[in-house]
Amino acid sequence: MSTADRLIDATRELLWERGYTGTSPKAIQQRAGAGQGSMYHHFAGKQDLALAAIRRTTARMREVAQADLAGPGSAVERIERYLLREREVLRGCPAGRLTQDPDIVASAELRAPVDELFDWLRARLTAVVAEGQAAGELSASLDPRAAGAVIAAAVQGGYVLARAAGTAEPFEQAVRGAVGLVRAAAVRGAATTN
Amino acid sequence: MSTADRLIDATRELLWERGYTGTSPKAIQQRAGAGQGSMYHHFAGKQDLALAAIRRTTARMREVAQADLAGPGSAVERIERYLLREREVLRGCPAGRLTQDPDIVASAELRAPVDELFDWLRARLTAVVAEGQAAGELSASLDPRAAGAVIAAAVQGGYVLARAAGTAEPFEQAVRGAVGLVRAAAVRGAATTN
DNA sequence: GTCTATACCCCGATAGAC
DNA sequence: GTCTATCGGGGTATAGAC
Repeated sequence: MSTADRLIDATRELLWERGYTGTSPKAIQQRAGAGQGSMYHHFAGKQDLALAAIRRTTARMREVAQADLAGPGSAVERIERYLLREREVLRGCPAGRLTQDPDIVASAELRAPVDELFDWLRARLTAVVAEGQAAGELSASLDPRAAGAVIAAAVQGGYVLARAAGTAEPFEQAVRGAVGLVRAAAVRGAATTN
Repeated sequence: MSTADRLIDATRELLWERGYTGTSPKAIQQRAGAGQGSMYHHFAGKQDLALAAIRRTTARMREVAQADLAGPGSAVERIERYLLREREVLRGCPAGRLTQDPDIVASAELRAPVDELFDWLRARLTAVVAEGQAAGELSASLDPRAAGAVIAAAVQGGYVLARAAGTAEPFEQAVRGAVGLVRAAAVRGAATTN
């Protein structure tokens, strides 16, 4: 693994744990086992390195979500697989966390990858809901865009509630609630009778 | 307004905008129009002042939520009033924001007020859902605790998605989705026929 | 109660040797 | 590519005068 890669991964971890403001070049160098000069040789500065780290993190998250949503199963099954996937709840969301950082939100460049990830996620969830409706599996009265957004929000909000509580329980309740509401919107017996 | 009060309110604003790590004593003093010595006369330090600020913020938020949830109207109407209340979406949640700050989550004292606020909120939403079920207004098949958690999470997650997008639209979609799912769980015609 | 002075360390970056 | 030295500024707090 190259020095640049170790620097990027150290930055990813620190951004996740401490955010952009709370992450210093010195801390990155120590975690990566790289010197001052080495870091500034490979990257223009803290922001440049953060950008590389954010891009890598959002790319990975997209792959994972896509595996849940594009895999086998009905629309409801795929949504439940996304909602119920195991997560390191108390560590928070590596991408959602960044949205609370004023320096990231203030920078069009740093915010862009996060924006694109969540925009893609909502669109993807919206599409799966629409597929479920087309298959007669989900009630046609749902607004697919609103349903997609609330599913993504349930996960992100679940992280917030769990970190406030210091336990994963509120997260589990929130995703269970989302699953329950989706099932309530399911057309009864659709999977077998339609 | 006393100097101590101005210091607390300046801290509340800065915690909302920049978080705990991103807020310096100097910035607080400047915003409050107070000197160095003045701040350290009234408060033991940054953490002590932050604690006072967080307590005031969470107390205010609880009052506002209580007004939505304990006011007139059916259970569904009160939940919708909570979900659809006007919010400064792009500024984020003054309390939820704090859960992303490692120094706050790491301190039992600083986390406690945030924990209590969200714990109370979920319990309050759970109670309203249960009231709706008792009144025959909401489907008895809902798990009230899970439903209460996902309603709180929809709002918190809505903030995250909106800040990522740089527009309030994802927040609006998420709360609309939550409203839609609650309505789908409403017993048809319950308000008039039961 | 509020002020200024001072302390010590970290931040983010640059310079230039090797 | 990596190292050490250096820089100007800010973070957080204490001391002691007024």
